[in-house]
Amino acid sequence: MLLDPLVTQLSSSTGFSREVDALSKTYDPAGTESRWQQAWEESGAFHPDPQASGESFSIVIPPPNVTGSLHMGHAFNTALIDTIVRFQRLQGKNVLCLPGTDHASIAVQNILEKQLKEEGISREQLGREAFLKRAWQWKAESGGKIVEQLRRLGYSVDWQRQRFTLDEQLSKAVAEAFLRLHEQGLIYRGEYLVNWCPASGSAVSDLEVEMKEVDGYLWHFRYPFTQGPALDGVTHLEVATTRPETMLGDVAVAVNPSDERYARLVGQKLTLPFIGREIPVIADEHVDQNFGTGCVKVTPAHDPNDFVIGQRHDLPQITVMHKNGIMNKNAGRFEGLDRFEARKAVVDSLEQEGLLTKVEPYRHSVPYSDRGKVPVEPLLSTQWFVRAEPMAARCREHLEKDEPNFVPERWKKVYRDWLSDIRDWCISRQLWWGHRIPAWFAVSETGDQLTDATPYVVALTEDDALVKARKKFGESVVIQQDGDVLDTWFSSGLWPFSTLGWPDESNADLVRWYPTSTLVTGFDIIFFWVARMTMMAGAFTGRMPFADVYIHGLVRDEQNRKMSKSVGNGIDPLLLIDRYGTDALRFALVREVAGAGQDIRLDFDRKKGTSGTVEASRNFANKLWNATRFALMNLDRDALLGSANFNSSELQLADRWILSRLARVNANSRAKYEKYALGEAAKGLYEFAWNDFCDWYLELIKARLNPKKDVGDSALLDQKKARQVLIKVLSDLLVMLHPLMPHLTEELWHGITGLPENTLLALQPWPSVEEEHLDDGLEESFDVLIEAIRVVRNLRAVAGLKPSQTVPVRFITARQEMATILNDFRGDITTLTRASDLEVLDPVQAAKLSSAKSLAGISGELQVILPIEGLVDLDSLCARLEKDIAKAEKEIRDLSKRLSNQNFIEKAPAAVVSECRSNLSEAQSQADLARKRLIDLN
RNA sequence: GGGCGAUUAGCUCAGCGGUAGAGCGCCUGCCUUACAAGCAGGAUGUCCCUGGUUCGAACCCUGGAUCGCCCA
Repeated sequence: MLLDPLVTQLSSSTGFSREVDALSKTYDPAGTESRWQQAWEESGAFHPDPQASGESFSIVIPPPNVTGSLHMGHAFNTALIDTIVRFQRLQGKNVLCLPGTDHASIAVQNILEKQLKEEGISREQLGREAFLKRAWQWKAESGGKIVEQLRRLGYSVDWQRQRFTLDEQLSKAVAEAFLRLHEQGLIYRGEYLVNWCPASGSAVSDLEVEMKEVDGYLWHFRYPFTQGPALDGVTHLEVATTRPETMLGDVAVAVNPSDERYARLVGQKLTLPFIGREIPVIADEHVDQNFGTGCVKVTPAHDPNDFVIGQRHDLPQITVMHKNGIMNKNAGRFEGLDRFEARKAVVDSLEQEGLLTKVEPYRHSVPYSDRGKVPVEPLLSTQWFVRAEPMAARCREHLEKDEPNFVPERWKKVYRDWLSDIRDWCISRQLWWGHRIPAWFAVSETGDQLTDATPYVVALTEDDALVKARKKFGESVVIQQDGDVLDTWFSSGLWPFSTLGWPDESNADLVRWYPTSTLVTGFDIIFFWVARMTMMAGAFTGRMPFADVYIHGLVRDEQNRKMSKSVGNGIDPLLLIDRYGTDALRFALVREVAGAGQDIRLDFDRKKGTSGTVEASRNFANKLWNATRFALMNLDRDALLGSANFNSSELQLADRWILSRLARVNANSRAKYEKYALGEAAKGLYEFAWNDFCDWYLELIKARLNPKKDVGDSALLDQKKARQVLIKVLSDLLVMLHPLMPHLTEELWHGITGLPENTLLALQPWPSVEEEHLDDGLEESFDVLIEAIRVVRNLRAVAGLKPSQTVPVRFITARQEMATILNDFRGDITTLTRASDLEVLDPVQAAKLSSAKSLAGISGELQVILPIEGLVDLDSLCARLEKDIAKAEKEIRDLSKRLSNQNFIEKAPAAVVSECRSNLSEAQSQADLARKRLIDLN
């Protein structure tokens, strides 16, 4: 394995600093990332032993479709999961993150059928066995693509435990699950109206149907009374529909029982045009009197509402089309036409016979098949169903105890509501690629024909089935397995435990890691997947399959559109990885997710292939790279080795300050990670690293790290302390950032520790929070310092001084405590303001020295003077002072107003009132000072 | 029809009772020996509207607007 330059440098023990100097000035992620991905995998670091010590933590990843290729949704989900999982590993837990893929029945079948179509054969011609052989071959060749792409994200999953829903063991679990549910009466077979997808030639579940608003027509037409006109001369009833072709299957016309217009006609017979069938006028509560004419044609075999009406009134169900959408013999003269051709033909015929009364444009919802992208046809068909209510009821009970616990909480309601009004789940699919339904029909019982009435047995294997069948139907029984497969989500529902060895309850992985700790997924599959998993888990394990469910949003494109294949607006994560690095992409995605559960919009310039958001993260990676490079230039072996034991008395204020900040960010980021506030953890660490550590601490210790020659022992001790603190803070920071930017931190951590490659940062303990370093007072003082330096820098900028120019700096303040702080930080201020000399004075002392034309600025009760007459542009100086005055005066107005309000004084907390008073007096003295300077100048 | 979310600086978003924040972009200086993928300084807001609660509202409550999503 080739070593990266940084690590190479460190493996040579001499001439250390000089060699590091030769390091590149910018971080180049490409080599580093692939090298660590390989090192991690080879190390087995993410292949946990169930017998090992440590609290269990486990996540099973949402298995992507084998047909898929990496899109931003995967990258986002992966970034979140891997951040959580790596964080938990740093907590010393025994962590399993289990990967795998889903067999995606319909998607795979679509791909293969397309291939077959090009070859001019149908799957029926090819035959089931040959078709499946091809499917497996396809899976072997193309099914691994997504897995390879996931590796590029630095996913710390256990690849040795990788699963596929059609694996032998997982297939066993599916059969077992089916058998048990069937035994409990939770799976049944029956003829119902299902959503038929003519494109894939299969039933689909309610969830796989998407309602789309489309422009269509509402056709109004008449059905004549069979017996001729009624007493008052009414000759017909008028109905309206958006699907006129279904009229061929009509079995009644329904009116609302309280509709006075039609009450007397209920019970009369109508003649169905073209077919000649006599159909009754019936009364049903379901009918909306105000819609159309108030008369509804009833087609139980082709409409879900009508199906229910038909059951209530014991009406026949007449199916008028085949499953491929072609009209059947019940359609009379329209037989053989496609459903949309038939629509046109029926309308034409109605018109010719003078029955068509009106055609109006009408916008309505049409059910579309998710996969097939064609309108779904409600069709009567015999299918297998899961009786969902008992399973859902169990989930609702668990939910009372927050099992699972939803993050953010609002999704809990979405989940509960769906479970509270659940419909049975059609699980059979008329496809070949998938888990074949473990039911065998005793075809010999129905004259060697498989009919809807053929009895069956359910068993784990064909042998078992035969035994069962013989017992039930006699020795000569002939059995035949159901040709259908199960909905892919059926097997996905078992994922959290089938992947861990279920139904073998004693499997070590299952014992150790089930129930899993957390599920991380998008809100779009709460019903499809999350609820199915909890239902299945409740039924088979008696427990909820995960303690927490962390629901995240979707990644949207730069125009806030959902990314989709058909729109072609996806942003390729690999493109961004190539350009900015995996860590940058991951950090960007996590950092953007601060408001948990919200969709994130990723900015992206399609022409250039750039993203400002990701670029900012890349810049952060580079910042860390350079901070580490700086550290390496200034460290020696002694500082690198051995843990520093800090004796407060030997530390400078800056050291104590950064250690205090470190302790704070440690506690804070840990708490944020812990509660899935990953974006906030990322932001907090970013700010600490860039602002506190790089901008202030590193700048403050530069002089100490490079003492002049011939200095005494104290300066050398000081240098040593700075080195120790530097390395402590940097290495802790790298650990804390590791979940977010695993490759970079692994690389840099090895750089500063010099440890061999088989000792991984990924497995280090999270640094303990050193509370003894927390120092609120010091941090506040530091804020004063920062403000003082800011004022000086501002003045220097106003005066247009070159960075190399050193000038005297005078601070004037009447507040003793402020003077003390400034004196304490004297050395640091001198460095950071490039002061030639520095004086801290009280106003009395200052009055004597005051030189009118010098540069002056004011902040709060601090006056800053740069005595550099002649160098100064008086106009810009006056402008600045006037600005200060205006600002202070506005503040005085606002604060006075508040303080003059008696209610405020009485009711607001004392601390708020006193803060207000001190702010007022500060503003007043600031205004006074500024006015005085202005007068002096003029 | 029911529900959920969003609306804050030019852009992307934090903040969720105590004087408005970050990143990007913009303006002005700087190749100041880790970093120009950088440093220093600066400008920028009826916090969607409307009432109300409160000493005090971007934040809590009423009502509404706009955009987006889910369910029927």
